[in-house]
Amino acid sequence: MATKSPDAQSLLTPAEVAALFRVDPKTVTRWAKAGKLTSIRTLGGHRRYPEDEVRQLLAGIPQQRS
Amino acid sequence: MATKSPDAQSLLTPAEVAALFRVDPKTVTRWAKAGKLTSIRTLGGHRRYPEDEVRQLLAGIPQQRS
DNA sequence: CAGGAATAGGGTAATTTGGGAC
DNA sequence: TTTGTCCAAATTACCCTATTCC
Repeated sequence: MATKSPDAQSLLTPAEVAALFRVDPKTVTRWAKAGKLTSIRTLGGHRRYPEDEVRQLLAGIPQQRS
Repeated sequence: MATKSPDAQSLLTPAEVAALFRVDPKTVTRWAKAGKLTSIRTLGGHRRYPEDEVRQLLAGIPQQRS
């Protein structure tokens, strides 16, 4: 194939996010359920998390909190 | 160098769809087999996926709550 | 036609989901 | 209030070879 979209890797797996935050994948799932993390689901039901959002959270940027 | 049209991206290859969903190309094939994705087959048996459908799935999956 | 890269297919291991409880 | 771990089931990832695509 020739047409390669510039946007390739922008989603992270639960294990990736969990490793980044040093928590269990289960905890990441809870964050997604609580609406603290934007989650995109695969057709099989697994979640994928935007890398941009995770990076912001990792950097300590409060989203909208007093 | 493959001949690519400037604005004729109607079908995506398994690798493209896999990159968009951050999954394995094999997984995309399973989605097609399961009927979750509309698949167009080439004469040789390779699958091709409509970009419109893929993008809609990426952005508009019915959000499932616990 | 030849060649490199990608894809299909099957099978097995690893990960993820979901809920409830401590 | 939040996090980690238990369970069972489903989904996904990686291994291989042959075929197809450009």
